[in-house]
Amino acid sequence: MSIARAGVAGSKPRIQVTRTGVSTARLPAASVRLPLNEILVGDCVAELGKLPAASVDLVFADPPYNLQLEGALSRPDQSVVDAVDDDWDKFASFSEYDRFTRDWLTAVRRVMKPEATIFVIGSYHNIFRVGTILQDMGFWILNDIVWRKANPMPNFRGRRFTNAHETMIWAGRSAQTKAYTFNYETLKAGNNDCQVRSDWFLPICTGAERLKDAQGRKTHPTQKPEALLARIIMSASKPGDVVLDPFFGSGTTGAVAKKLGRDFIGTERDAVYAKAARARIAATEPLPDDAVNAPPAKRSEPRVAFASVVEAGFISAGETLVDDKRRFKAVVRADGSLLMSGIVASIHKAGALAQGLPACNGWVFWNVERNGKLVSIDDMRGTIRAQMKEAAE
Amino acid sequence: MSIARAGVAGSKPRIQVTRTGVSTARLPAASVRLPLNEILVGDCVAELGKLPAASVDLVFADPPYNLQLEGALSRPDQSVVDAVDDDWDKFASFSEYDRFTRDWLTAVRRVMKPEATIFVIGSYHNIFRVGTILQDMGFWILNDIVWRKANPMPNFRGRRFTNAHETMIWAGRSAQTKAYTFNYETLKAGNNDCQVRSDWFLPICTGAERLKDAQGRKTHPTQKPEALLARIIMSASKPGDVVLDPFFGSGTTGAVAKKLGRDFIGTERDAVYAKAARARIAATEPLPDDAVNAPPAKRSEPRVAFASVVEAGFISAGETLVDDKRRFKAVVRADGSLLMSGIVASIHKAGALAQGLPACNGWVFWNVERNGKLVSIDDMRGTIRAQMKEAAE
DNA sequence: AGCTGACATGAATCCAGGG
DNA sequence: TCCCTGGATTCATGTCAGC
Repeated sequence: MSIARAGVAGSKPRIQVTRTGVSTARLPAASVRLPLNEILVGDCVAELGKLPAASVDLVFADPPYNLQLEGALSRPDQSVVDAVDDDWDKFASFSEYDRFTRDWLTAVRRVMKPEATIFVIGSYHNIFRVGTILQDMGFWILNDIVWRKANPMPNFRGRRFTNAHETMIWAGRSAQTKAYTFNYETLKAGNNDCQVRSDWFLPICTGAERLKDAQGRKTHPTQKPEALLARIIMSASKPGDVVLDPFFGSGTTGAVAKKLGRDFIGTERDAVYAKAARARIAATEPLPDDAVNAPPAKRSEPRVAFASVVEAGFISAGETLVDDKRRFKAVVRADGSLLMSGIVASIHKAGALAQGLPACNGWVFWNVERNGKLVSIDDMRGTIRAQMKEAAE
Repeated sequence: MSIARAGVAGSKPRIQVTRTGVSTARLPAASVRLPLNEILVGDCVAELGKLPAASVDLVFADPPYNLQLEGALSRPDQSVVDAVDDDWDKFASFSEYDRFTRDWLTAVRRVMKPEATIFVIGSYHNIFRVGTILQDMGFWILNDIVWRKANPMPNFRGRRFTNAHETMIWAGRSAQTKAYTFNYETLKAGNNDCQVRSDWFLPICTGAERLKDAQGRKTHPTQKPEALLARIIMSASKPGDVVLDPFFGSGTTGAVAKKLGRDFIGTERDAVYAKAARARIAATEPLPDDAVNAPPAKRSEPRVAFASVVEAGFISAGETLVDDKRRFKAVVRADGSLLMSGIVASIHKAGALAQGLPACNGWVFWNVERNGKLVSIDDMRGTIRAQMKEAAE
């Protein structure tokens, strides 16, 4: 409250980028200076305790997920998955994880301005505990947001659904947080004049964006994509705002904040991560004022499962599909697979099997009879595609 | 355990639909009869207490979440600024919801078979508390699944992202629940031969599917779409399984279970909902067997020893096996083991050894030459399996 | 330069059954 | 209960070598 920073309160905030990625100065608790655009190396609870209260506008937190992995996992080609087995992700019990969570959330909450909001990201291993503690502490949940990964790791053993998303909780500091920043109009304008939904479709961080060490190994096991942070910062902050990331890691939050004309504060326990993040941010240039926009999400024809054609009611389970010349037929099962001569297969496999060919496009091969005429299932796919496109990716 | 039902154990389960939606009989605790395809009117904890333990295969639960939290959420907080007092206030009402959740989950858990799984659906208002309690009680989360709504209600005030999804948690009864049902192969076949992800795109329940009363008002405020339940039941149960829904509501679970050849048990406090659900289910017809039943998945096929391939005369002892590219060879011994470079090993071990890999499926690795062409030993296994099936019938 | 195919890899609670 | 073994199992994307 009392920690006003020159140039922030006004309607035209000025962007301050002070010695980005250079200082690790520890501040006495009484100081009023905010260590902007710096990475404080140390435990976030301790480091945040040195900052003045009510001084940040937005928080992004990517805490350890407590994955509880046991043993190794191999791909079908026998290669071994490089799992997250770092010490920082190990907790003795759920209650220890809960205590850890409550501690850092308490420290973070103190430095949040009354109208600040926080995003916390997690997976099913930890996000339910984070959400419960947020509620218990009096944070006010505004949305839960799903990051749908364009290219998730598959489930190699076929025992579960592909774990293809992570969850973010967006919450206000309290139920009284009403005047939080939400750039509704600009978000809508950038989304075909359509409100942005709570499910976001984005690729994971790979390629040139992924930080590597001298040996070519990934610097950080869980580096988040810049596009994700860009959406968050664009949605819930203004230029000149201060964005805090208590688990700074490889520095995605800092790099994107700098690009988008926001200030950042980071805390990070691991000096190696902090050093890499500083170098990354130093090499990052702010975008020109008028070019502040999220990178466009890739778009292609959405893939439609034949199961959706059944689910949408175009075809009922138990109906029969036939080819153009009605030489072959197959029964539609409730799960969208086909039953043909005692074999369950996809529309593609069944079409190939029927013709004795190695492959077949089931969408154009199969038809269903309607009023004595054949209707292609491909037409039904077209209708569903249109619907999916509306639910913008 | 002891609640065997005629017609379920065999390989061709027969669908029993006993007096669907007619009886509300209360069962004494000592009874062993399971009230299949009935709706028990009353509180789920009380009603489930009358059922024998370990008697259901799958649970779908759509618990209430708005009313319990309403009091806490709408309470104006003008009293104290001190965060600790805030917390106490909130904790009181959240803890009431937590107790409710723990109670019904305890009752449900008792009637779950050891290898049963449970789906719970909720929104950000309650799902984090449900998830935390599931974990604390020892349930083992398999996936969190996002239902992406094709047609969600927009956010009218433009202060948040469109709340376009709900979250389901899929969990095993305990961490020891390993042999749960997951119909991986047929699901994949219905999805373009691609494994199904944790985000499902489905329309909300509208139109003719939505139950209406005589005045045309919707019977139930949160009726779930049948397509959602169909996916759940097709994914995680077999024909003839017993599906429990402790918050039966408008009866979507029962209607879909009947369609898909599963039995159901429902509990519902509201007699009006129960009556509407009974009528709905009575008007529902089961799908033909072809649309529902599947041949056994690959991993549940009976094991065949390579020795029996030799014994059956498909291969003679002393013959040579080779891989696809004829780079490796091994001699078949009379006992079904292989001799390769002076080492005796199983077909799997020999294949792994040859390639320098930790493991190998010898059935698909090795071939034998017949008339100048390679024949896979896996084909011989298929023939033997077919013979085994004939003999079993 | 541009195409093709082999190879690498990502927050993962990833097997079942017999001795 | 632990240990051992049979044998079932992957999608999207990026890099790089080879032509």
